[in-house]
Amino acid sequence: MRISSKGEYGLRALLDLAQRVGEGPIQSHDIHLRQGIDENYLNQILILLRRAGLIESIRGPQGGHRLARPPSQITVLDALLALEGPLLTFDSGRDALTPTEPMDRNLVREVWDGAREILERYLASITLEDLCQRKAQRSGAMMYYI
Amino acid sequence: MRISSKGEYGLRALLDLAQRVGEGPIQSHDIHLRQGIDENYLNQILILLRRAGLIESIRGPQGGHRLARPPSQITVLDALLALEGPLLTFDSGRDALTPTEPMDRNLVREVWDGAREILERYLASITLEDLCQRKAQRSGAMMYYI
DNA sequence: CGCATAGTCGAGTGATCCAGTCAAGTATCC
DNA sequence: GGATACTTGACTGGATCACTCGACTATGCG
Repeated sequence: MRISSKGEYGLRALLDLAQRVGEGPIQSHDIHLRQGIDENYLNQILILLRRAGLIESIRGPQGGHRLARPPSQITVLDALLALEGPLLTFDSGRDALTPTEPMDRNLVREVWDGAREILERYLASITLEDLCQRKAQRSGAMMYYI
Repeated sequence: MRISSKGEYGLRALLDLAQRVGEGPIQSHDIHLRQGIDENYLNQILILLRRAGLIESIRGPQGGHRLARPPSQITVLDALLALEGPLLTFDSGRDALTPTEPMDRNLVREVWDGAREILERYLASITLEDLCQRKAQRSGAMMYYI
């Protein structure tokens, strides 16, 4: 069970935008240069984020992308749902129709459901703002205060 | 991000064994009949469980499988690790070597690590015994007490 | 208006993984 | 020794991943 690189790349792209709120639209090329994410692949990911309403894209020269909401109102869960679809799904193979022992199957499902709920609660508790603060705090030793 | 059917089937097989502790070895064919899991596929899954030390297999006629430990000492996490390998891994695509912005990557990783820890703690808190009890309780209305 | 810039979209690809199938092998008990 | 039962490995079609590529479209500037 793994988190795809789409999830990592997408979240990093959002973090990149969150750290530059107010600087006007950020071009995907710049994100590519800073984050080292393949540019074409990044573009696909940005489309997913736009369709989910997390970012806005401005076309044409001097265009780019920016967060659709302030960083405090975008959670990691928002990003992962947009990029990877629902968490912890169980397609349960081809025998999904056999009616044998539905009891045991339901038990297993309840465990999965509980796991998903716990995971979603955790991911929904982390916003882009939190992550930016965490980053700023970590390089705090090098920061200058006025 | 999904849990494969291997995880569901394997856990159901373990539950099947847990409900028949003390009845001697249970044959994979019987599990197949009760749970409706493809017999050949089930055999592969049982091998995984045996290699992980969760069950023991007895060969020959009247052979079969049984739990290697009491149901109270086998957790859902044990089963999932045996069947699906480590939870919530992030292989992060082919660019894993580019040294750009390791900070953001680490931030994302920490979120993932936190998620995994939370998930593992939850799954490790549920034993086969818990699930059997839950099942017995649910059909409690139909039970006879001596 | 025309052109370069920049973002959008969809098709395609090799690699890997799933879920299952199949065939052959091996151990055990009667 | 033979039937039973579990083991093992190879294989397959389909799906998904992580891109790659090429064409399309919208925008702003001269």
